[in-house]
Amino acid sequence: MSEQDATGEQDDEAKQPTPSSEIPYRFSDTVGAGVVALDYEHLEPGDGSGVIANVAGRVMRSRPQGKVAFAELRDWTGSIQLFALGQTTSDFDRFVRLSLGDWIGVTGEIVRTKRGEMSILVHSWVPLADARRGFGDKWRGVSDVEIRHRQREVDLWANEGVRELFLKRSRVVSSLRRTLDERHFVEVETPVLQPLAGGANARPFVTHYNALHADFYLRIAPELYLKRLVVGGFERVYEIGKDFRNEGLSPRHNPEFTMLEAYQAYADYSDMADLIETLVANAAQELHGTTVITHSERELDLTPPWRRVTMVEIVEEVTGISFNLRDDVDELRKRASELGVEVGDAESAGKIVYEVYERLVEPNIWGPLHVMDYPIEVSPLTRVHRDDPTLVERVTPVITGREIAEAYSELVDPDEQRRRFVAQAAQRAAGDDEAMIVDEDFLRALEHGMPPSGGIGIGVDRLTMILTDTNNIREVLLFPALRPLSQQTDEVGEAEFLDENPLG
RNA sequence: GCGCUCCUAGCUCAAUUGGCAGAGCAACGGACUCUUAAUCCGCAGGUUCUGGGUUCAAGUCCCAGGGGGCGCACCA
Repeated sequence: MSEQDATGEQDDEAKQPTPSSEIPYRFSDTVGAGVVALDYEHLEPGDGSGVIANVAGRVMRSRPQGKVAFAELRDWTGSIQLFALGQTTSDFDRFVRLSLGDWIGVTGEIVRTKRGEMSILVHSWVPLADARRGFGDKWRGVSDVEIRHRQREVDLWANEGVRELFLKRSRVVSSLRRTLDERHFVEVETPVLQPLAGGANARPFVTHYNALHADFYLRIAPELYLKRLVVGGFERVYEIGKDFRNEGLSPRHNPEFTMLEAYQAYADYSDMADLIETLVANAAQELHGTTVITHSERELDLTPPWRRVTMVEIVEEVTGISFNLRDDVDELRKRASELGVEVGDAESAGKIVYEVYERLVEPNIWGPLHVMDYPIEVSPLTRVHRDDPTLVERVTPVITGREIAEAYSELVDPDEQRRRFVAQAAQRAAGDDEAMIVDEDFLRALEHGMPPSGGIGIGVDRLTMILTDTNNIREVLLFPALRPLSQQTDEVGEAEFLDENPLG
Protein backbone atom coordinates (compact mmCIF):
# COMPACT_ATOMS: atom_id res chain seq x y z
CA MET A 1 0.00 0.00 0.00
CA SER A 2 1.48 3.28 -1.03
CA GLU A 3 1.85 6.45 0.93
CA GLN A 4 -1.09 7.86 -0.94
CA ASP A 5 -3.40 5.63 1.01
CA ALA A 6 -1.86 6.55 4.30
CA THR A 7 -4.98 8.29 5.47
CA GLY A 8 -7.12 5.79 3.67
CA GLU A 9 -10.65 4.79 4.27
CA GLN A 10 -11.43 3.29 7.60
CA ASP A 11 -12.61 -0.25 8.20
CA ASP A 12 -15.42 -1.72 6.16
CA GLU A 13 -17.31 -2.05 9.40
CA ALA A 14 -17.28 1.69 9.90
CA LYS A 15 -20.63 3.37 10.21
CA GLN A 16 -22.68 4.16 7.13
CA PRO A 17 -22.12 7.58 5.59
CA THR A 18 -24.68 10.25 6.35
CA PRO A 19 -27.21 10.46 3.50
CA SER A 20 -26.87 13.66 1.56
CA SER A 21 -30.53 14.44 2.24
CA GLU A 22 -29.75 14.79 5.95
CA ILE A 23 -27.07 17.37 5.44
CA PRO A 24 -28.35 20.96 5.41
CA TYR A 25 -27.34 23.48 2.80
CA ARG A 26 -26.41 26.09 5.38
CA PHE A 27 -25.88 26.49 9.08
CA SER A 28 -26.22 30.09 10.09
CA ASP A 29 -25.64 32.53 12.91
CA THR A 30 -22.59 30.76 14.20
CA VAL A 31 -20.16 32.15 16.70
CA GLY A 32 -16.51 31.18 16.93
CA ALA A 33 -15.67 28.29 19.23
CA GLY A 34 -12.56 29.98 20.52
CA VAL A 35 -14.40 33.29 20.82
CA VAL A 36 -17.16 31.84 23.00
CA ALA A 37 -14.64 30.25 25.29
CA LEU A 38 -13.02 33.63 25.88
CA ASP A 39 -16.18 35.74 26.05
CA TYR A 40 -17.72 33.63 28.82
CA GLU A 41 -14.52 33.18 30.78
CA HIS A 42 -16.30 34.73 33.80
CA LEU A 43 -18.67 31.78 34.29
CA GLU A 44 -18.09 29.81 37.47
CA PRO A 45 -17.81 25.99 37.32
CA GLY A 46 -21.30 24.52 37.16
CA ASP A 47 -22.88 27.76 35.91
CA GLY A 48 -24.98 28.27 32.82
CA SER A 49 -25.06 31.57 30.92
CA GLY A 50 -28.64 31.32 29.71
CA VAL A 51 -27.28 32.23 26.26
CA ILE A 52 -28.00 29.96 23.32
CA ALA A 53 -25.38 29.85 20.59
CA ASN A 54 -24.73 28.12 17.27
CA VAL A 55 -21.25 26.73 16.75
CA ALA A 56 -19.99 24.76 13.76
CA GLY A 57 -16.75 22.92 13.31
CA ARG A 58 -14.93 19.65 13.35
CA VAL A 59 -15.10 17.02 16.08
CA MET A 60 -11.57 16.60 17.28
CA ARG A 61 -12.28 14.38 20.27
CA SER A 62 -15.21 12.25 21.25
CA ARG A 63 -15.64 10.90 24.74
CA PRO A 64 -18.98 9.23 25.19
CA GLN A 65 -19.63 8.21 28.74
CA GLY A 66 -22.87 6.35 29.10
CA LYS A 67 -25.74 8.80 29.36
CA VAL A 68 -23.57 11.85 28.90
CA ALA A 69 -20.97 12.59 26.27
CA PHE A 70 -18.18 15.08 25.74
CA ALA A 71 -16.57 16.14 22.51
CA GLU A 72 -14.17 18.80 21.38
CA LEU A 73 -15.42 20.99 18.55
CA ARG A 74 -12.82 22.97 16.68
CA ASP A 75 -13.27 25.76 14.17
CA TRP A 76 -10.75 28.24 12.94
CA THR A 77 -11.07 30.46 15.97
CA GLY A 78 -10.21 27.68 18.39
CA SER A 79 -11.95 24.92 20.30
CA ILE A 80 -14.79 24.47 22.69
CA GLN A 81 -16.09 21.42 24.48
CA LEU A 82 -19.48 19.98 23.65
CA PHE A 83 -21.46 18.57 26.54
CA ALA A 84 -24.34 16.30 25.55
CA LEU A 85 -26.95 14.74 27.82
CA GLY A 86 -28.85 11.60 26.91
CA GLN A 87 -32.09 13.08 28.16
CA THR A 88 -32.01 16.48 26.49
CA THR A 89 -29.70 16.30 23.48
CA SER A 90 -31.33 15.47 20.16
CA ASP A 91 -30.08 12.42 18.29
CA PHE A 92 -28.01 11.45 21.32
CA ASP A 93 -27.44 7.92 20.03
CA ARG A 94 -25.84 9.30 16.91
CA PHE A 95 -23.95 11.99 18.77
CA VAL A 96 -22.01 9.41 20.75
CA ARG A 97 -21.05 7.69 17.50
CA LEU A 98 -19.43 10.74 15.94
CA SER A 99 -16.00 10.13 14.49
CA LEU A 100 -12.92 12.23 14.81
CA GLY A 101 -12.98 14.69 11.97
CA ASP A 102 -16.74 14.82 11.42
CA TRP A 103 -18.15 18.29 10.88
CA ILE A 104 -21.27 19.20 12.82
CA GLY A 105 -23.27 22.27 13.71
CA VAL A 106 -24.59 22.50 17.25
CA THR A 107 -27.11 24.66 19.05
CA GLY A 108 -26.92 24.91 22.80
CA GLU A 109 -26.32 26.91 25.94
CA ILE A 110 -22.93 28.31 26.80
CA VAL A 111 -21.98 26.80 30.14
CA ARG A 112 -19.03 25.92 32.30
CA THR A 113 -19.05 22.34 33.52
CA LYS A 114 -18.60 21.30 37.13
CA ARG A 115 -15.04 20.40 36.26
CA GLY A 116 -14.49 23.92 34.93
CA GLU A 117 -14.44 23.34 31.18
CA MET A 118 -16.10 25.94 28.95
CA SER A 119 -18.72 24.06 26.98
CA ILE A 120 -21.77 24.16 24.80
CA LEU A 121 -24.56 22.18 26.45
CA VAL A 122 -25.90 20.68 23.26
CA HIS A 123 -29.65 20.97 22.69
CA SER A 124 -29.62 19.96 19.05
CA TRP A 125 -27.09 19.34 16.33
CA VAL A 126 -26.85 18.51 12.63
CA PRO A 127 -24.24 16.61 10.66
CA LEU A 128 -22.39 18.84 8.18
CA ALA A 129 -19.87 16.38 6.74
CA ASP A 130 -18.52 12.92 7.49
CA ALA A 131 -14.83 12.25 7.85
CA ARG A 132 -14.50 8.98 6.02
CA ARG A 133 -10.76 8.96 6.35
CA GLY A 134 -8.69 8.93 9.49
CA PHE A 135 -6.95 11.94 10.91
CA GLY A 136 -3.75 10.38 12.11
CA ASP A 137 -2.65 9.63 15.60
CA LYS A 138 -4.84 11.33 18.17
CA TRP A 139 -1.90 12.48 20.20
CA ARG A 140 0.94 12.77 17.78
CA GLY A 141 -0.90 13.81 14.63
CA VAL A 142 0.72 13.06 11.30
CA SER A 143 4.46 13.44 11.10
CA ASP A 144 5.10 11.86 7.71
CA VAL A 145 6.40 14.85 5.79
CA GLU A 146 5.13 13.46 2.52
CA ILE A 147 1.53 13.22 3.76
CA ARG A 148 1.82 16.60 5.43
CA HIS A 149 2.80 18.23 2.14
CA ARG A 150 0.83 16.19 -0.38
CA GLN A 151 -2.32 16.33 1.73
CA ARG A 152 -1.94 19.66 3.45
CA GLU A 153 -5.63 19.64 4.34
CA VAL A 154 -4.87 16.74 6.69
CA ASP A 155 -1.82 18.46 8.10
CA LEU A 156 -3.80 21.62 8.83
CA TRP A 157 -6.28 19.73 10.97
CA ALA A 158 -4.13 17.00 12.44
CA ASN A 159 -1.13 19.00 13.52
CA GLU A 160 -1.23 21.75 16.07
CA GLY A 161 0.32 24.99 14.93
CA VAL A 162 0.20 24.43 11.19
CA ARG A 163 -2.92 26.51 10.64
CA GLU A 164 -1.49 29.12 12.94
CA LEU A 165 1.65 29.31 10.80
CA PHE A 166 -0.30 29.91 7.61
CA LEU A 167 -2.50 32.49 9.29
CA LYS A 168 0.73 34.23 10.25
CA ARG A 169 1.87 34.12 6.66
CA SER A 170 -1.38 35.74 5.62
CA ARG A 171 -0.81 38.50 8.15
CA VAL A 172 2.70 39.07 6.84
CA VAL A 173 1.36 39.58 3.33
CA SER A 174 -1.41 41.86 4.61
CA SER A 175 1.12 43.89 6.49
CA LEU A 176 3.30 44.31 3.40
CA ARG A 177 0.28 45.54 1.44
CA ARG A 178 -0.80 47.87 4.21
CA THR A 179 2.64 49.44 4.50
CA LEU A 180 2.85 50.03 0.75
CA ASP A 181 -0.73 51.26 0.49
CA GLU A 182 -0.12 53.74 3.29
CA ARG A 183 2.78 55.09 1.27
CA HIS A 184 0.53 55.52 -1.76
CA PHE A 185 1.89 52.66 -3.80
CA VAL A 186 -0.57 51.28 -6.35
CA GLU A 187 -0.99 47.52 -6.54
CA VAL A 188 -1.09 46.10 -10.06
CA GLU A 189 -1.07 42.77 -11.84
CA THR A 190 1.18 42.18 -14.84
CA PRO A 191 1.37 39.17 -17.14
CA VAL A 192 2.48 35.81 -15.81
CA LEU A 193 2.56 34.39 -19.34
CA GLN A 194 5.20 36.31 -21.22
CA PRO A 195 6.58 36.05 -24.75
CA LEU A 196 10.06 36.70 -23.34
CA ALA A 197 10.96 35.89 -19.76
CA GLY A 198 12.90 38.91 -18.60
CA GLY A 199 13.91 40.83 -15.53
CA ALA A 200 16.20 38.26 -13.95
CA ASN A 201 18.81 35.69 -14.79
CA ALA A 202 17.05 32.33 -14.62
CA ARG A 203 15.79 29.50 -16.76
CA PRO A 204 12.05 29.85 -17.36
CA PHE A 205 9.27 27.30 -17.61
CA VAL A 206 7.94 27.03 -21.15
CA THR A 207 4.31 26.69 -22.10
CA HIS A 208 2.33 26.92 -25.31
CA TYR A 209 -0.21 29.54 -26.26
CA ASN A 210 -2.60 27.78 -28.64
CA ALA A 211 -4.46 30.85 -29.87
CA LEU A 212 -1.23 32.62 -30.71
CA HIS A 213 0.59 29.56 -32.06
CA ALA A 214 3.58 30.48 -29.97
CA ASP A 215 5.62 29.24 -27.06
CA PHE A 216 5.31 31.47 -24.03
CA TYR A 217 7.17 31.56 -20.75
CA LEU A 218 6.05 31.74 -17.15
CA ARG A 219 7.52 34.91 -15.76
CA ILE A 220 10.77 34.83 -13.84
CA ALA A 221 10.12 38.40 -12.64
CA PRO A 222 7.54 41.16 -13.19
CA GLU A 223 10.29 43.76 -13.28
CA LEU A 224 10.19 44.92 -16.88
CA TYR A 225 6.43 45.37 -16.94
CA LEU A 226 6.45 47.25 -13.66
CA LYS A 227 9.10 49.64 -14.97
CA ARG A 228 6.98 50.23 -18.04
CA LEU A 229 4.22 51.28 -15.68
CA VAL A 230 6.58 53.80 -14.09
CA VAL A 231 7.22 55.14 -17.59
CA GLY A 232 3.45 55.35 -17.95
CA GLY A 233 3.14 57.48 -14.86
CA PHE A 234 2.59 55.03 -12.03
CA GLU A 235 5.15 56.71 -9.85
CA ARG A 236 4.75 54.21 -7.02
CA VAL A 237 3.73 50.74 -8.07
CA TYR A 238 3.97 47.24 -6.69
CA GLU A 239 2.96 43.68 -7.35
CA ILE A 240 2.81 40.63 -5.10
CA GLY A 241 2.70 37.43 -7.08
CA LYS A 242 4.29 34.22 -8.15
CA ASP A 243 7.53 34.02 -10.06
CA PHE A 244 8.63 30.76 -11.67
CA ARG A 245 12.21 29.68 -12.10
CA ASN A 246 13.06 26.31 -13.55
CA GLU A 247 15.54 25.30 -10.91
CA GLY A 248 16.16 22.66 -8.31
CA LEU A 249 14.25 22.28 -5.06
CA SER A 250 15.81 22.63 -1.66
CA PRO A 251 14.88 23.63 1.88
CA ARG A 252 15.25 27.22 0.74
CA HIS A 253 14.07 27.04 -2.89
CA ASN A 254 10.75 26.30 -4.44
CA PRO A 255 10.53 26.75 -8.22
CA GLU A 256 7.40 28.86 -7.85
CA PHE A 257 7.73 31.44 -5.15
CA THR A 258 6.05 34.62 -4.06
CA MET A 259 7.77 37.86 -4.85
CA LEU A 260 7.02 41.41 -3.89
CA GLU A 261 8.40 43.97 -6.32
CA ALA A 262 7.93 47.70 -5.86
CA TYR A 263 9.16 50.71 -7.81
CA GLN A 264 9.29 54.30 -6.71
CA ALA A 265 10.04 57.22 -9.01
CA TYR A 266 12.51 59.89 -7.85
CA ALA A 267 14.00 57.48 -5.27
CA ASP A 268 17.39 55.78 -5.12
CA TYR A 269 18.63 52.53 -3.56
CA SER A 270 19.14 54.15 -0.19
CA ASP A 271 15.49 55.20 -0.08
CA MET A 272 14.54 51.67 -1.04
CA ALA A 273 16.68 50.21 1.73
CA ASP A 274 14.67 52.41 4.11
CA LEU A 275 11.47 51.02 2.61
CA ILE A 276 12.61 47.43 3.09
CA GLU A 277 13.41 48.12 6.73
CA THR A 278 9.96 49.57 7.24
CA LEU A 279 8.22 46.69 5.49
CA VAL A 280 10.06 44.06 7.52
CA ALA A 281 9.81 45.90 10.82
CA ASN A 282 6.07 46.50 10.37
CA ALA A 283 5.48 42.84 9.52
CA ALA A 284 7.42 41.79 12.62
CA GLN A 285 5.41 44.22 14.72
CA GLU A 286 2.18 42.83 13.27
CA LEU A 287 3.10 39.25 14.14
CA HIS A 288 4.99 39.64 17.37
CA GLY A 289 4.09 43.07 18.70
CA THR A 290 7.78 43.90 18.68
CA THR A 291 10.65 44.22 16.23
CA VAL A 292 12.95 42.15 18.40
CA ILE A 293 12.21 38.53 17.56
CA THR A 294 13.75 35.11 17.98
CA HIS A 295 15.05 32.94 15.20
CA SER A 296 16.82 29.62 15.66
CA GLU A 297 16.95 30.30 19.41
CA ARG A 298 18.82 33.51 18.79
CA GLU A 299 17.76 37.11 19.13
CA LEU A 300 17.15 39.01 15.93
CA ASP A 301 16.68 42.76 16.23
CA LEU A 302 14.87 44.08 13.18
CA THR A 303 14.41 47.60 14.56
CA PRO A 304 15.34 50.23 11.95
CA PRO A 305 17.73 51.60 11.00
CA TRP A 306 19.85 48.64 10.01
CA ARG A 307 23.59 48.83 9.70
CA ARG A 308 24.85 49.54 6.18
CA VAL A 309 28.26 48.60 4.81
CA THR A 310 29.67 48.16 1.35
CA MET A 311 30.42 44.69 0.08
CA VAL A 312 34.15 45.36 -0.07
CA GLU A 313 34.08 46.60 3.53
CA ILE A 314 32.20 43.62 4.92
CA VAL A 315 34.47 41.19 3.08
CA GLU A 316 37.49 42.79 4.64
CA GLU A 317 35.79 42.97 8.04
CA VAL A 318 34.97 39.26 8.07
CA THR A 319 38.02 37.79 6.34
CA GLY A 320 40.58 40.29 7.59
CA ILE A 321 41.89 40.60 4.05
CA SER A 322 41.49 43.63 1.80
CA PHE A 323 39.87 43.17 -1.60
CA ASN A 324 40.07 46.47 -3.41
CA LEU A 325 38.49 46.18 -6.84
CA ARG A 326 41.35 48.22 -8.30
CA ASP A 327 43.99 45.80 -7.08
CA ASP A 328 45.70 43.51 -9.56
CA VAL A 329 43.39 40.67 -10.60
CA ASP A 330 46.02 37.93 -10.13
CA GLU A 331 46.75 39.27 -6.66
CA LEU A 332 43.04 39.19 -5.81
CA ARG A 333 42.79 35.62 -7.09
CA LYS A 334 45.73 34.65 -4.88
CA ARG A 335 44.11 36.18 -1.80
CA ALA A 336 40.87 34.37 -2.55
CA SER A 337 42.75 31.13 -3.02
CA GLU A 338 44.45 31.55 0.36
CA LEU A 339 40.95 31.76 1.86
CA GLY A 340 40.01 28.53 0.12
CA VAL A 341 37.95 30.13 -2.62
CA GLU A 342 39.12 29.04 -6.06
CA VAL A 343 38.02 31.10 -9.05
CA GLY A 344 38.56 30.56 -12.76
CA ASP A 345 41.33 32.32 -14.68
CA ALA A 346 38.92 34.40 -16.71
CA GLU A 347 37.13 35.97 -13.78
CA SER A 348 37.32 39.70 -13.18
CA ALA A 349 38.11 41.49 -9.94
CA GLY A 350 34.45 42.04 -9.22
CA LYS A 351 33.54 38.39 -9.66
CA ILE A 352 36.38 37.27 -7.41
CA VAL A 353 35.29 39.54 -4.58
CA TYR A 354 31.68 38.52 -5.05
CA GLU A 355 32.66 34.87 -4.90
CA VAL A 356 34.50 35.39 -1.63
CA TYR A 357 31.55 37.33 -0.28
CA GLU A 358 29.01 34.66 -1.23
CA ARG A 359 30.99 31.72 0.12
CA LEU A 360 32.61 33.06 3.25
CA VAL A 361 30.89 36.25 4.30
CA GLU A 362 27.16 36.21 3.61
CA PRO A 363 26.39 32.90 5.36
CA ASN A 364 27.96 34.28 8.53
CA ILE A 365 26.04 37.53 8.67
CA TRP A 366 23.31 37.32 11.31
CA GLY A 367 22.05 40.76 10.49
CA PRO A 368 20.01 42.55 9.66
CA LEU A 369 22.69 44.17 7.56
CA HIS A 370 22.44 46.08 4.29
CA VAL A 371 25.27 45.08 1.99
CA MET A 372 25.70 47.88 -0.52
CA ASP A 373 27.53 48.63 -3.77
CA TYR A 374 28.07 45.49 -5.78
CA PRO A 375 30.61 45.02 -8.58
CA ILE A 376 29.10 45.99 -11.90
CA GLU A 377 29.91 42.60 -13.46
CA VAL A 378 27.50 40.72 -11.20
CA SER A 379 24.60 43.16 -11.54
CA PRO A 380 23.89 43.80 -15.20
CA LEU A 381 20.57 45.61 -14.69
CA THR A 382 21.52 48.16 -12.08
CA ARG A 383 22.51 51.77 -12.49
CA VAL A 384 26.20 52.48 -12.14
CA HIS A 385 27.35 53.95 -8.82
CA ARG A 386 27.32 57.73 -8.74
CA ASP A 387 30.90 57.87 -7.37
CA ASP A 388 32.57 54.73 -8.72
CA PRO A 389 32.20 53.26 -12.23
CA THR A 390 33.30 49.77 -11.10
CA LEU A 391 30.25 49.50 -8.83
CA VAL A 392 26.48 49.62 -9.10
CA GLU A 393 23.93 50.99 -6.66
CA ARG A 394 22.52 47.75 -5.35
CA VAL A 395 21.79 46.87 -1.76
CA THR A 396 20.98 43.47 -0.35
CA PRO A 397 19.60 43.09 3.15
CA VAL A 398 21.01 39.97 4.75
CA ILE A 399 19.25 38.30 7.67
CA THR A 400 20.25 34.98 9.25
CA GLY A 401 22.89 34.48 6.59
CA ARG A 402 20.47 34.82 3.71
CA GLU A 403 19.50 37.48 1.24
CA ILE A 404 15.87 38.25 1.79
CA ALA A 405 15.51 41.07 -0.67
CA GLU A 406 17.26 43.34 -3.12
CA ALA A 407 17.06 47.03 -3.87
CA TYR A 408 18.45 49.06 -6.72
CA SER A 409 18.86 52.41 -8.19
CA GLU A 410 17.27 51.32 -11.42
CA LEU A 411 18.97 51.58 -14.77
CA VAL A 412 16.81 54.01 -16.76
CA ASP A 413 19.08 55.00 -19.67
CA PRO A 414 17.78 53.24 -22.81
CA ASP A 415 21.15 53.28 -24.55
CA GLU A 416 22.96 51.78 -21.61
CA GLN A 417 20.14 49.27 -21.15
CA ARG A 418 20.47 48.23 -24.79
CA ARG A 419 24.23 47.76 -24.45
CA ARG A 420 23.72 45.51 -21.45
CA PHE A 421 20.99 43.52 -23.16
CA VAL A 422 23.25 42.98 -26.14
CA ALA A 423 26.04 41.81 -23.86
CA GLN A 424 23.60 39.42 -22.18
CA ALA A 425 22.43 38.16 -25.56
CA ALA A 426 26.03 37.46 -26.51
CA GLN A 427 26.46 35.40 -23.36
CA ARG A 428 23.29 33.57 -24.22
CA ALA A 429 24.58 32.83 -27.70
CA ALA A 430 27.70 31.48 -26.03
CA GLY A 431 25.62 28.93 -24.18
CA ASP A 432 24.43 30.65 -21.00
CA ASP A 433 20.71 29.82 -21.06
CA GLU A 434 20.07 32.00 -18.03
CA ALA A 435 21.29 35.14 -19.77
CA MET A 436 18.77 37.71 -20.90
CA ILE A 437 17.22 38.39 -24.26
CA VAL A 438 16.97 41.83 -25.86
CA ASP A 439 13.49 43.09 -25.00
CA GLU A 440 12.59 45.70 -27.61
CA ASP A 441 9.24 46.51 -25.98
CA PHE A 442 11.04 47.40 -22.80
CA LEU A 443 13.70 49.46 -24.59
CA ARG A 444 11.04 51.38 -26.48
CA ALA A 445 9.36 52.13 -23.17
CA LEU A 446 12.60 53.50 -21.71
CA GLU A 447 12.97 55.70 -24.76
CA HIS A 448 9.74 57.39 -23.74
CA GLY A 449 11.57 58.42 -20.60
CA MET A 450 11.81 56.79 -17.20
CA PRO A 451 12.63 59.04 -14.27
CA PRO A 452 15.29 58.03 -11.78
CA SER A 453 13.69 55.29 -9.70
CA GLY A 454 14.36 52.87 -6.92
CA GLY A 455 13.16 49.29 -7.02
CA ILE A 456 12.91 46.45 -4.56
CA GLY A 457 12.22 42.76 -4.63
CA ILE A 458 11.40 40.82 -1.49
CA GLY A 459 11.12 37.05 -1.30
CA VAL A 460 7.87 36.73 0.64
CA ASP A 461 8.42 33.06 1.46
CA ARG A 462 11.82 33.72 2.93
CA LEU A 463 10.61 36.73 4.84
CA THR A 464 7.88 34.56 6.30
CA MET A 465 10.47 31.97 7.29
CA ILE A 466 12.43 34.59 9.18
CA LEU A 467 9.40 36.04 10.92
CA THR A 468 7.96 32.64 11.88
CA ASP A 469 11.23 31.02 12.95
CA THR A 470 11.04 28.37 10.23
CA ASN A 471 14.00 26.80 8.48
CA ASN A 472 12.39 24.95 5.59
CA ILE A 473 10.59 26.85 2.83
CA ARG A 474 8.10 24.00 2.47
CA GLU A 475 6.78 24.72 5.92
CA VAL A 476 5.58 28.14 4.77
CA LEU A 477 4.20 26.97 1.42
CA LEU A 478 0.73 25.46 1.53
CA PHE A 479 1.44 23.15 -1.37
CA PRO A 480 5.17 22.89 -1.99
CA ALA A 481 6.37 21.38 -5.25
CA LEU A 482 6.49 17.58 -5.10
CA ARG A 483 7.03 14.93 -7.69
CA PRO A 484 3.66 13.68 -8.97
CA LEU A 485 2.70 10.12 -8.19
CA SER A 486 2.23 8.63 -11.62
CA GLN A 487 -0.24 5.78 -11.07
CA GLN A 488 -3.18 7.44 -9.43
CA THR A 489 -4.48 9.87 -12.02
CA ASP A 490 -5.44 7.79 -15.03
CA GLU A 491 -6.70 4.52 -13.62
CA VAL A 492 -8.64 5.77 -10.63
CA GLY A 493 -9.67 9.14 -11.99
CA GLU A 494 -11.03 7.81 -15.24
CA ALA A 495 -12.88 4.89 -13.70
CA GLU A 496 -14.69 7.20 -11.30
CA PHE A 497 -15.49 9.59 -14.08
CA LEU A 498 -17.14 6.88 -16.15
CA ASP A 499 -19.03 5.51 -13.20
CA GLU A 500 -20.60 8.78 -12.33
CA ASN A 501 -21.40 10.00 -15.80
CA PRO A 502 -24.13 8.06 -17.54
CA LEU A 503 -23.63 10.22 -20.61
CA GLY A 504 -19.96 9.23 -20.80
C1' G B 1 20.80 15.98 -12.38
C1' C B 2 24.71 13.51 -8.74
C1' G B 3 25.74 11.47 -3.61
C1' C B 4 23.93 9.63 1.13
C1' U B 5 19.66 7.82 3.55
C1' C B 6 14.63 6.27 4.62
C1' C B 7 9.75 3.57 3.22
C1' U B 8 6.53 -2.13 8.38
C1' A B 9 -1.46 -2.01 10.36
C1' G B 10 -5.58 4.05 9.19
C1' C B 11 -1.70 7.01 12.39
C1' U B 12 2.95 6.88 15.60
C1' C B 13 6.59 3.34 16.02
C1' A B 14 9.03 -1.84 17.43
C1' A B 15 10.98 -6.64 15.44
C1' U B 16 18.73 -9.36 18.43
C1' U B 17 23.11 -12.54 13.75
C1' G B 18 18.71 -13.72 8.04
C1' G B 19 14.61 -17.71 11.97
C1' C B 20 6.48 -17.76 13.53
C1' A B 21 5.52 -9.48 11.82
C1' G B 22 4.28 -6.79 17.23
C1' A B 23 2.67 -2.52 20.58
C1' G B 24 0.09 2.17 21.61
C1' C B 25 -3.62 5.15 19.54
C1' A B 26 -7.63 5.13 15.85
C1' A B 27 -11.58 1.74 14.02
C1' C B 28 -15.34 -2.07 15.39
C1' G B 29 -18.74 -4.56 19.69
C1' G B 30 -19.97 -3.68 24.88
C1' A B 31 -20.01 -1.02 30.18
C1' C B 32 -20.05 3.84 32.36
C1' U B 33 -24.48 10.83 34.22
C1' C B 34 -18.55 15.71 34.60
C1' U B 35 -14.68 13.41 30.91
C1' U B 36 -9.53 16.23 29.84
C1' A B 37 -4.18 11.59 25.69
C1' A B 38 -10.84 9.27 30.19
C1' U B 39 -11.10 4.23 32.10
C1' C B 40 -12.55 -1.01 31.82
C1' C B 41 -13.94 -5.64 28.90
C1' G B 42 -13.98 -7.75 24.01
C1' C B 43 -12.73 -7.96 18.75
C1' A B 44 -10.37 -7.18 14.33
C1' G B 45 -6.62 -5.18 11.46
C1' G B 46 -0.53 -6.65 6.93
C1' U B 47 1.21 -7.36 -1.10
C1' U B 48 6.66 -5.07 5.38
C1' C B 49 6.64 0.82 -1.40
C1' U B 50 6.98 -2.25 -6.37
C1' G B 51 9.54 -6.06 -9.37
C1' G B 52 13.47 -9.49 -9.62
C1' G B 53 17.58 -12.31 -7.15
C1' U B 54 20.59 -15.05 -3.14
C1' U B 55 19.00 -18.61 0.77
C1' C B 56 16.22 -24.38 3.87
C1' A B 57 14.39 -19.48 5.45
C1' A B 58 14.29 -12.25 3.58
C1' G B 59 10.93 -6.63 6.93
C1' U B 60 16.35 -7.65 7.35
C1' C B 61 21.26 -9.27 2.29
C1' C B 62 21.98 -8.06 -3.42
C1' C B 63 20.05 -5.66 -8.21
C1' A B 64 16.47 -2.49 -10.72
C1' G B 65 12.39 0.88 -10.30
C1' G B 66 8.91 4.47 -7.47
C1' G B 67 8.39 8.14 -3.69
C1' G B 68 10.34 11.09 0.59
C1' G B 69 14.33 13.53 3.44
C1' C B 70 19.23 15.62 3.66
C1' G B 71 23.70 17.33 1.12
C1' C B 72 25.99 19.23 -3.58
C1' A B 73 25.02 22.14 -8.00
C1' C B 74 21.60 26.41 -9.78
C1' C B 75 19.19 30.41 -7.62
C1' A B 76 15.61 34.44 -4.28
